[in-house]
Amino acid sequence: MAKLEYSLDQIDLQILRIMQDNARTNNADIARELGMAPSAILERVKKLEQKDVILQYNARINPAALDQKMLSFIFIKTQDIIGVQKVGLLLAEIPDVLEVHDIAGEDGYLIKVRTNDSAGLVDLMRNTLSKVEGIISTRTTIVLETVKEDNKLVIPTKE
Amino acid sequence: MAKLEYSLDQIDLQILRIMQDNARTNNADIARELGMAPSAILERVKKLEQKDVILQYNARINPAALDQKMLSFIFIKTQDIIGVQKVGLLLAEIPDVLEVHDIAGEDGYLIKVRTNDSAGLVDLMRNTLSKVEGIISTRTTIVLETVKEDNKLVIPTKE
DNA sequence: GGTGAAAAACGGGCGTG
DNA sequence: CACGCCCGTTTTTCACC
Repeated sequence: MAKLEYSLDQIDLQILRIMQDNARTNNADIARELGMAPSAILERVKKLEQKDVILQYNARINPAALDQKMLSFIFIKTQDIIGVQKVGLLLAEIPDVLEVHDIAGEDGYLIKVRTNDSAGLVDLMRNTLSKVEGIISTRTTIVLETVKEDNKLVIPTKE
Repeated sequence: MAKLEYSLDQIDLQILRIMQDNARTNNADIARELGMAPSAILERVKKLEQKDVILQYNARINPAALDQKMLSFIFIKTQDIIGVQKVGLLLAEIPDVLEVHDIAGEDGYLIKVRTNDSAGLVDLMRNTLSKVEGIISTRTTIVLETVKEDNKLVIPTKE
C-alpha cells in the first residue's frame, strides 16, 4: 500500500478535484482552468502519481452492460489471528470480490461481491468461498438497488 | 441511471479491459495492442461512452494523502416505504458518504463513509445523519484495514 | 518555444441485412 | 440502398523536452 503523507497545496487539491471527476482531462485543459502553464501542471501530475497520491486511473464501467446485476456484501467470520490477514489475502484474489475490508468486532472481514445473478452468488459461495481455509461462517446482505457508488473522496478547500 | 443492454463484441470487451486498468491509455496504444487503426478505436470508445457502458473516468486518490484514515460501513434502518428512496437520496447528498445501497431485509440502507478519524465519524453521525428524517436506527462497522478496493469488474472473455 | 505525436473530424471502401 | 464498421488522410491540438 501507499506510504506516507505528502504535502499538498491548493493547486494540487484543485488538480485532484478535476482528475477525480474526469481522469481523461488534458493537461492543457487543467492549465487553462487553473490559469497556469501546461508544463507546470504536467510536472505536478507526474509527482502526484509518483508519490502515490493518485493511485490509478480507472474507467468506471456500467455493471449492467456486463450483465452483472447482482451486488452483495458478505460478512465473513474467520479464525485469522488479529493482524494476520491470511484469509483476507485469499479473498482478495477472487475476481468477483471487488473489496475486502478487515473489520473490527468478531466478524473478521466485510467483502463486496458482484455476480451475474443470484445463481452466480450461490455458485461463488459454494464453489469458491467454501474452499477458502479459515472461514467459520458468513452472513450475506443483498443489495436491491444502488443509489450512489462513485467513491469520490471529499477534497478539502483549505488544509 | 443507465438504461439497457448494449451488445458488446470481443473488441469492445478488450477495450473495456484496458480502460478499466488504465483510463489514460492512448487511442494509439490501444490500437497497437489490438492491431487496429486509431480512428476505429476512437469511434468505439466514443460509442461506449455515449451508450453509458463507460460511466466515467476516475482518478483513484489515496485516502491517506487527504488524511481520510477512517472508513466505516453503516447500516441504516428507515421508515422508507419499499421502492421509495427518500432517505437514500438524502444520504447520497452527504459528501463523506461514498456509497448508498438499498438493501434487502429490514435494515434499509447500507452506506460507506470516509472520515478523517473517529471524531469525524462521530461528528457525521451527530450533526448530519441525525438530521436526516426517517432514520430509525444505525449500526456502524469500523474498517481496520482495507485489503482490496479496486472495484474492477470481471470482464468476460467470451459472451 | 519547438518538435514529434496524438486527438479529432471527414471521407471513402467494404461487407451485411 | 442503408447501415455499421474500419481504415486513410488532414488539421488541430497536445505532450514533452
